[in-house]
Amino acid sequence: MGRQPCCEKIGLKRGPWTVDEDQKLMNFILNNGIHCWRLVPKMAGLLRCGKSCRLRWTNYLRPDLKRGPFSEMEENQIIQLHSRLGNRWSKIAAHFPGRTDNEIKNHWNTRIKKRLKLLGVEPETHERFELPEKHDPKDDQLLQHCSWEQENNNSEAASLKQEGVGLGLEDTDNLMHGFGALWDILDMEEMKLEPNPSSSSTTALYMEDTCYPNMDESVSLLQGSRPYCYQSVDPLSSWDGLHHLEENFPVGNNH
DNA sequence: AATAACACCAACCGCGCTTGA
DNA sequence: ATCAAGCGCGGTTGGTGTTAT
Repeated sequence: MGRQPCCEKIGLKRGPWTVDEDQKLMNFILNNGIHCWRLVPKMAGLLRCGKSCRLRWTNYLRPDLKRGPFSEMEENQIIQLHSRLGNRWSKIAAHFPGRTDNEIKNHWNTRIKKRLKLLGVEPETHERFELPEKHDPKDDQLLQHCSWEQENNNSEAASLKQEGVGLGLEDTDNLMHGFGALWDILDMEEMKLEPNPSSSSTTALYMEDTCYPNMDESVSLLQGSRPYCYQSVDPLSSWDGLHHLEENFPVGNNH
């Protein structure tokens, strides 16, 4: 007997989210906080399952998300973390405030894996292998764009290099060696880190004291420039006041 | 200009874990 | 101790944009 579906799927919308749906979800969460994902779509007036809402929020709408390309340091750090943690993307993402596990996973699968292979490193095991003498010239082109090539332009990477962390292409023999040295640094920094309250999607929302953006603001928010304008919310207490709504929006129980 | 191939990433699916009754 | 319900995670898919032919 398979697992029951998380919610009644008939009549529920799937696929890409519209601006209107995003608006509804953000409005609801920013004003009421997150208490029970199963109730969110019903109370927010969305024809989505709670799971879909949670995903949309954590991967796209969450106000503390840091979007944009990954820096060289971030990439190097991902490689290091992956060598120790494997495909535990949520654990890896916990080291990158504002990045989602999905984002890191996608970046790993589409870019980092490829680059590691070109550098002669097996992405899954992080072990070196012999590069074939003849390879696709396009690979050279790709490597030229490899961020590690440009590390001299990055002050953080440059300082790592001073510590003996050489990840430059000109010295691939030092690649794995450099990873180890970088690890020492990361481990030390890790010990200084405070637990990140935003690392869990179900933790309370930590927001600034102001009102929820109006339509124009939220649209610009969706376009990437985020006018941080939120209502201060106590997710638990505010949900206490919503129990009467639950009666009006009875949660379907398929079990 | 057309279209094939590739890259990227948002979203879905299903499993396992946690929690509470 | 057991079981059901909900949530989170990791793997995968599919749509869209970009580049190459």
